[in-house]
Amino acid sequence: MTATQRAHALLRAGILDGTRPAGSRLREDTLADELGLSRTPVREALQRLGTEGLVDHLAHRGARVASWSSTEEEETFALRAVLEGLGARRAAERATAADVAALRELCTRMEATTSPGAPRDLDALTGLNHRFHHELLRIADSPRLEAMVDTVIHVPVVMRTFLRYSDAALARSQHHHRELCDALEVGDGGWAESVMRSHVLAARAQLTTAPRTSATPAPADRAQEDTA
Amino acid sequence: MTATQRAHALLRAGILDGTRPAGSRLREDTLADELGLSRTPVREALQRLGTEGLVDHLAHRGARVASWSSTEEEETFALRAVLEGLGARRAAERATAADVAALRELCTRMEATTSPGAPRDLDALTGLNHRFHHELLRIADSPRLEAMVDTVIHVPVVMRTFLRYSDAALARSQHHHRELCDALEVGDGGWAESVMRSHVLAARAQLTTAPRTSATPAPADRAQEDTA
DNA sequence: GAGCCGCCGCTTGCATGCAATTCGGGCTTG
DNA sequence: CAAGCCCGAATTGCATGCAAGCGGCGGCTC
Repeated sequence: MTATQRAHALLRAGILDGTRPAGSRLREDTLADELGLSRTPVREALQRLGTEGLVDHLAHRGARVASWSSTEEEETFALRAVLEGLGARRAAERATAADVAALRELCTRMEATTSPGAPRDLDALTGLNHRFHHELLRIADSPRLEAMVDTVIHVPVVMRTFLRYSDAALARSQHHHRELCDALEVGDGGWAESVMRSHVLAARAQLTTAPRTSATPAPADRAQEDTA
Repeated sequence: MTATQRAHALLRAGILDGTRPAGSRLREDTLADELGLSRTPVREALQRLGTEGLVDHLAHRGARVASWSSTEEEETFALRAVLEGLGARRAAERATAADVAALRELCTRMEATTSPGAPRDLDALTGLNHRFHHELLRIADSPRLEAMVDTVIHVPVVMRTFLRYSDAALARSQHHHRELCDALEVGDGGWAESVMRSHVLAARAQLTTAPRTSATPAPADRAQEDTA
C-alpha cells in the first residue's frame, strides 16, 4: 500500500470516528509528522478527502475537518436513497441465483446477531450490513456508481443509526434486506429500487430520533478500507 | 487561479473535446513540459481526474485517458437521471418566484436558438441548457449533489446528444424544461423529479441513434491504440 | 530449443527546499 | 481616537532530486 493511501485511510478513520473532531485544523506538516510521512502524500490525501466532502480547504489558511450539520446528513441519506436505489435496480437486472444465495446467507447471519437472547453486536451487524450493500453494488456492475456510493456512506454514521434503532426498526431493516433478495430473485428492478429507497429513508428518519441506549457513541473503530 | 486548477481544466478540456483521445498516455513529466508547469500540479490534476473517472491510473505504469464504452456512457446517463431527478425534487421544494422566472427566461432564449428560420446554434443551445441545469441545482441548494452532477456531466457529450436530436426530440427537450418550470412553480417535487428523469432518459435514448447530420462525428470516442 | 532468472530502463511515488499568498497586529496619519 | 496601511509570521503551493516498483529483454541453464 502506498503512503498516500495509508494517509487517506488513517485520516478518514480519524475524522469519522471522532478522533479528529469537526472543525479541527489539519496542518500538512503536523500530520506528516504524526503519520511519519512527508507532506506530499498527506497533501494528496487531504485533497482526496476534500473531494469526498470530509474536509474543507481554506485557501492558504489550511484545511479543517468539515462540520456536518444535521441537514447535511439528511442530504447525504437522500443521495444514498437514489444512488443505492439505482444500484438495486441494476442488481435486480443482473443477479444470478448464486448472487441471491450469497445475499440471503448474509441476511441469515445478520438475523443471528439480533436474535433475542444475544446482546446486540453492533460491530458485527454493521460489518455484515456493509457487506450486504457492497455485494449488491458489485452485482450492479457499475464501478462508477460503486465509487460514488463509497464516498457518501460513512460507516460510523451508519453504526450510529443502528444505535438508534428500536427493536421494531431493526426488524424492519432485516425485512427490507429479505425483500431485496426476493426482488432480485425475480429480476424486478422497479421493486428492488423501491425497497432500497424505503430502506435508506427509514434509516434517515432515525437521525432525528434520540439514541435508544445511553451507551457511549462507541469510538467506532475501523473505517472501511477504501477500495473504490 | 492555481497551477493545479489550470492543469485540471486544461487536461479535462483536452480529454472531453477529443484533443487527447481515449487511451492516450498521460505522462506526468511530458504534460508538465507541455503545460509549462512542474510535475506536482500535473500530478494532482491527474489524481482528481481519476476520481472523476476521466483517466485510469495503472500502478507504476502511468495514466491513460479512460475509454468510454457505450454501455458506460449509458450508465452515466442513468446516474444523471437519479441525481438530477433528486436535484429537481429539492429545487421544487425551494424555488422562489424569482427562481422560476429566471429559468423561464432561459427557456425562452433556448427556444429562440431553435426557431424555424435560424440555423441551429448548438454552442449557444448547449450553453443555455447547461446554465438551466446548473441553475436548477443551485436552487436545490445541495453543494454535495451539485459537485456529484458536475463529475458525471461532460458538456461535449451533451452537445453530441443535441447533434443527434431530431426536430421533434429537440422540441420535446424544450417542453421538458417548460414542464420543469411549471412543477417548480407549484412546488411539486414528485412531478419535477419525474420530468427530469424523463428528460435525461430521453437524451440517453439518443446515444444509440445515428447522428442527424453528417457533421463531424466528434473524434472523441474511439478505442485506445497508442502503444501496445 | 525452451523456460526461468536476473538485470535495466522507464515511470511514478515520496521527500524536501523555496517562493507565493493570506491574515493579523501594530504603527502611522488624518 | 479611528482608520488605513504596511510588514511579518504562518502555511500552503510549486519545483526538483532521489529512490522504489514494475515490465521487458537478454542470458543462462536444463
